[in-house]
Amino acid sequence: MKGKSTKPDSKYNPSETEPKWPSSAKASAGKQKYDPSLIESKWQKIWEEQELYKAIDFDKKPKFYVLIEFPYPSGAGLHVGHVRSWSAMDAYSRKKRMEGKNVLYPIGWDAFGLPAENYALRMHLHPSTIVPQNIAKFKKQCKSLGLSFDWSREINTTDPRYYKWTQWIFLKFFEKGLAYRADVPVNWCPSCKTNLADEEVLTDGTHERCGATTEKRMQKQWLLRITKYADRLLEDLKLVDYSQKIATQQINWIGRSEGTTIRFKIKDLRFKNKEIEVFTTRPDTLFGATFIVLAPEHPIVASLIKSKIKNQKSKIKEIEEYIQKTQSKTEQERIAEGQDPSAGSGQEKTGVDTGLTAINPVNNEEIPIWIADYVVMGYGTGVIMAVPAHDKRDFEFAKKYNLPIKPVISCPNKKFKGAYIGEGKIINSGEWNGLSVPKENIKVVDWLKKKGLGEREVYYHLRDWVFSRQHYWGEPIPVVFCANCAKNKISNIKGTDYAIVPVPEDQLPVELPYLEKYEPSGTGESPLANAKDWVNTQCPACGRKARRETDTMPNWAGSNWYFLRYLDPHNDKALAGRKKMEYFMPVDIYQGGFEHTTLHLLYSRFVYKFLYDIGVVPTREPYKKRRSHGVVLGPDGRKMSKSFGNIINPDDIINKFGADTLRIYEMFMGPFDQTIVWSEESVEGCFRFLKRVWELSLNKVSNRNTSVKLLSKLHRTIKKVSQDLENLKFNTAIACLMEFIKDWRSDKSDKEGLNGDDLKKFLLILAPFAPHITEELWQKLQNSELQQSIHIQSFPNHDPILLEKEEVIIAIQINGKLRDTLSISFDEIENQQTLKRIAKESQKIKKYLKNRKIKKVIYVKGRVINFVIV
RNA sequence: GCCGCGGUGGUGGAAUGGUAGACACGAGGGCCUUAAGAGCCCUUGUCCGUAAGGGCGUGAGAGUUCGACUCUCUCCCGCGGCACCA
Repeated sequence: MKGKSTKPDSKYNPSETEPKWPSSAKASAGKQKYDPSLIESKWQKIWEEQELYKAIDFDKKPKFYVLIEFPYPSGAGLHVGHVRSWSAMDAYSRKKRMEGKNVLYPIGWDAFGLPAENYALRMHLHPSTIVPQNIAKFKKQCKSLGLSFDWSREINTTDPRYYKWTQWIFLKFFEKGLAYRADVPVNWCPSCKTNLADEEVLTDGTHERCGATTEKRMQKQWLLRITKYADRLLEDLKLVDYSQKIATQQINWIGRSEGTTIRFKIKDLRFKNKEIEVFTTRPDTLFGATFIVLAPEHPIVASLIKSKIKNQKSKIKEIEEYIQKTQSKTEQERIAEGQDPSAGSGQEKTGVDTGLTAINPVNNEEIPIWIADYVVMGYGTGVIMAVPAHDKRDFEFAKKYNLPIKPVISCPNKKFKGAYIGEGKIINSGEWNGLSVPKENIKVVDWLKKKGLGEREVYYHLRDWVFSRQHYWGEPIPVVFCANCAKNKISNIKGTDYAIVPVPEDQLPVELPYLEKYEPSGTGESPLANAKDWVNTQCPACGRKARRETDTMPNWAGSNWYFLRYLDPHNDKALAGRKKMEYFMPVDIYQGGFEHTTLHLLYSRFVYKFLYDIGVVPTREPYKKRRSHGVVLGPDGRKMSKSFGNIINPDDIINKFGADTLRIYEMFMGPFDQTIVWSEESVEGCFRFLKRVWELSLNKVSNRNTSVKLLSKLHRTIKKVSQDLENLKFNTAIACLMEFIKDWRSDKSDKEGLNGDDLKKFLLILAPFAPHITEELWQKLQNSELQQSIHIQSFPNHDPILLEKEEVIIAIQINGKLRDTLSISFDEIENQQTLKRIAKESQKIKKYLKNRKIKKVIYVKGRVINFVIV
């Protein structure tokens, strides 16, 4: 198909200011076959020269910001998954533009991070060489798709002029005490040789990118205090329109849990005055608490071992052994245990008795204190009050170690043996008896508060965000460690030999030095430590010798705020101009992968909220609306991957069918938010559709009026396409366009077919989906040489009067079952009585009505007449 | 275990409580062609029937309704997320 005809754009001269449409394209109208390779690149060039898709700062038209997740430019090139999301949002953007909006649809490159580094290592090249190459490839592919990006705003996270501001944001976090260093258990990936954020580790303990099993390690890390924003990240979901699935997942991830902290006194003298604070969401079961369980990492455990309680030596030994055992358990082992379905609610629980007892504050009962690793230090207070009668895990533990089980909530099923977790009345609980829980839980909490025994408390599942990586290819963290400043107590962090001194703003960016050898060391130290000239620096505070931080930021750092940079990509005074942010923010619709819901999406909301608090950005939330798209699987139904050999390269599809077909296909193949399996045969169907559009537009158009029937269909199509596009229902919008083509082809009422003006309307509504073919046909339709692009025309409105011109088919039912249909003109739709009479006279219906009594007749306007008979 | 989303022809999928299966693919038949390809036309949920026509059909079962893929309840299955989170 390619290269058979002479190039029609040979006469096109790009140096002329006024665009000249290729005259050869017009001359051969009617005979020319649909050949995308002859038209697509031609128009791409022209659109680019005309800067057709440029968003204007402060334009009078209302702004509309459409955002897609900017890609990591991988060596593999564009994935058909990118194409799906970007083409769909391109169609959406184009429609918004045609509706008179000042649309911002930008693109950039998220090029820092592990994938780029790993790829460069594999290719034995430097990331700084690889990245520009990959970007060039991506860019070329994007352009060959005819996406209406505003290229003048292109950004790249690895550009020092960009990451200067990524570093600047970090300094602001540091300044406000929200970036801090701490010894934390980190997820270490032995394959990538770096630590990872919790969000990057999958449930089975593997790294989401490379699949290697991660290990827990203690290491000094930078953390961002996202937990401080937990409540607002949760609360402000009310301000935005995220799809249910996304909102729910964020809510679960933040994991807010309201409960009560209750203090238990330890009875042992050595722990006199020591209290254990437990967190529970079921304070109503306090009378049923029959033991206390400490997490193995709990500080009391350590002091217990130290105290060497008299006559309890053997016990101490037992405890020490247990602690050692749990610590050596890897994450993987714990999970493996949890996957045994026969083990009740989860793992086989293990624990050890401390020999200590605590006093239940409500009834002064003495209850034993145990240590068990089913209680984790990282959540709540790291201690629980165990109520085996009403908690599955406690129940299992009590059974195993023969601890008492005391029911305090009445269970409707008297024979029930196990932990009853349902609602009921409180029993065996003194003054509380008779209260219905959870309904009257609040009374219990108030009671505890009044007596000074407990306080309301909220805990979150969300943890602070581990923000440092021991890798080369990332933004350097802009701080230095200075021994001199520590000695002189200048900005020292307690208990360290080095003061952390932030690099002053005017010295940003701290540029990433060029390193020949950048492989991860595996020792937990960043390869940047080898760049001696770079590491050894002057302290910006005291001027003495100091060391730079060698850890870099995670690959999420650059994507935290990139959508702001699009608004003002060349600003060197601020991350973006305030006025521009006020004009364009918030993002009207943000479209991206579901897998980023608790990663990038949550992170960037947090960072944005912080920027809001320090007065940098103008709105509370960055994204007004968020939607996700489904994954595109290979033809074999598996995830596309090199090892399966099932990767579809968009270039191949473009070469064979053209970009318009590829775009249409990816939008048509199924609902946007659903997973889809690639099917080459179905691609051909879309190509056929465009071919028919081409043939009909050139051959079945005249100056005569379009038949009423077809005209009515056209206007219904306009309405449907407009609505569907608005609701991101791309698949049905295209189906409807196909239907129209089918009707047009089979329209026998007038051989001349469609009137030219009506064809224009059809092309206009097809244009967002298939920009090239529609532009070509649009230009062919014009009489003069110079015409404005179809893509800056107004999106047509449907004429409600024309909608009604067609005949209406009404279903006639007997007792809700279809028995006949009735074809009437639209004018008759209101004549209920007449319609019922006609329906009754139908031969088929008569048969059913014979000798039967009509109880009721229901008429649904224009849809159904239903005879209810006995 | 908890939370969320689903279950419709041979396949991808359509259906504000109102004609289930739009649109597309595939398959079968025909036309065109020396042939192949492309294109065009017809058929295509299933069962009975030559046909007209009729029965059955949206994971299973019940319910609400004149009418249920759609709403309610119970259950089964699949996918995704979280998970010894107190």
